[in-house]
Amino acid sequence: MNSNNSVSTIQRLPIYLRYIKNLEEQPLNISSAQIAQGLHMGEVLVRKDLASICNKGRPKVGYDTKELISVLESYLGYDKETKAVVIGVGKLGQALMNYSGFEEYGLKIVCGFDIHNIDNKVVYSLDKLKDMIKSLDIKIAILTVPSNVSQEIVDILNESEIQGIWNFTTAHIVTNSNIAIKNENLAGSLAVLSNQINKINE
Amino acid sequence: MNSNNSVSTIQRLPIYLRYIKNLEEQPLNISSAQIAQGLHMGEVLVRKDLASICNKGRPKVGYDTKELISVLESYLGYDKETKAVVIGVGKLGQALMNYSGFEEYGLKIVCGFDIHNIDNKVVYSLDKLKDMIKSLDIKIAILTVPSNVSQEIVDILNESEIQGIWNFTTAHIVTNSNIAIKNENLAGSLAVLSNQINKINE
DNA sequence: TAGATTGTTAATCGATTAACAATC
DNA sequence: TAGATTGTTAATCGATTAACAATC
Repeated sequence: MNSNNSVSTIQRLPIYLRYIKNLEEQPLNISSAQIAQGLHMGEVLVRKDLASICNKGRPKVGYDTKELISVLESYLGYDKETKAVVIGVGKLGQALMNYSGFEEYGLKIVCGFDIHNIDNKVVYSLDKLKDMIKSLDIKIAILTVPSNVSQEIVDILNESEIQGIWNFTTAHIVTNSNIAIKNENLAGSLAVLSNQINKINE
Repeated sequence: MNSNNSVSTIQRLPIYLRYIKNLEEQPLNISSAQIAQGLHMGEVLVRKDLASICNKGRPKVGYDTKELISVLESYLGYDKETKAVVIGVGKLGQALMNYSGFEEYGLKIVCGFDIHNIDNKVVYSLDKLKDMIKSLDIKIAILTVPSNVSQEIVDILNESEIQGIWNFTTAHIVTNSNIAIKNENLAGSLAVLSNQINKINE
């Protein structure tokens, strides 16, 4: 299926899916207008986003709810397991290892890597990183090390068969062109929230 | 100072700050070109972003590094403490409560609220939420409850003196116009990463 | 057929980039 | 003065919205 959608569109797809699945009485069909109203968005935007992954909407009827759910889940890969590891098992890393919520999205966190051992956690030495990525078929590395060692770790990952890095550190990291990166800018989010608060108080 | 910057600009400010503070030998002055190169960005973008919070850049010299750091920290509010609470002390909520990393950004997580008591955590009953927000002068609520009860909690917050909600749930929530919301769409981030991986593998 | 809803084409809006003028 | 670097004005690009045609 078309994987050339814009980043903005892709980020909204899980929101649509969640909205539809959370409806109390799931209707047989659902329209873009309904979704748009429920999420306070423009209905054309919803329609365009959905059109990018399926073109099964029927005029006057809407989308078959069950089919839409399954198309979304399959496009997002929620129906198959992707394995991940956490690198840097500090507080945030441990947090993400404990948090099982990503399994809903098909992401299974298999183990962690760190220079230290952590009680009650499956944590391996960084020496083993490359080998285990290969032998366990790990696709994604969740990076939660201190920012000043980020690139060091990324240099190891560059030599590995990892396919993507989910970067929770504030450091800018550089990979081979065949490794995907997604930066999770929590400091940025917080800055936006604080700024909004300041505006309201003005 | 001007708080009408675009969301994109504001999200980048913490990245600039981190980059400058992480430089090994902090130069007396720093240019937009240096920052841009270090972060793989356009230099005009950096200059415009910085111009929006200070106009102290000197042609041929650049920005006074120390002053730039202090302007950024002050604009972002890192120099004063903002109090927050975590609502919903499940795995993600506990994780964020344990994680002290936000203190660097001036955000102090004071306590949690939940329907259950949690061992070793300062967790209060939701009955006390409104009163404690007022008495402790809490500005931000970090929302990590199960998605299906999000709006319920937001209804309580709407009656409180909270100023902002950092929403880690996947639910769409609706507040009074005088409460700021920032949605943290982790599922969306993961979708973008997976999509990038798929594109590379095509 | 009439009306509702989809999908598409054109218009608008905002963010980024390019070109350039100002200044130290 | 010449050159480097800032800040600004104009051009481009992409995302969203508006208008509308297609269809059940």
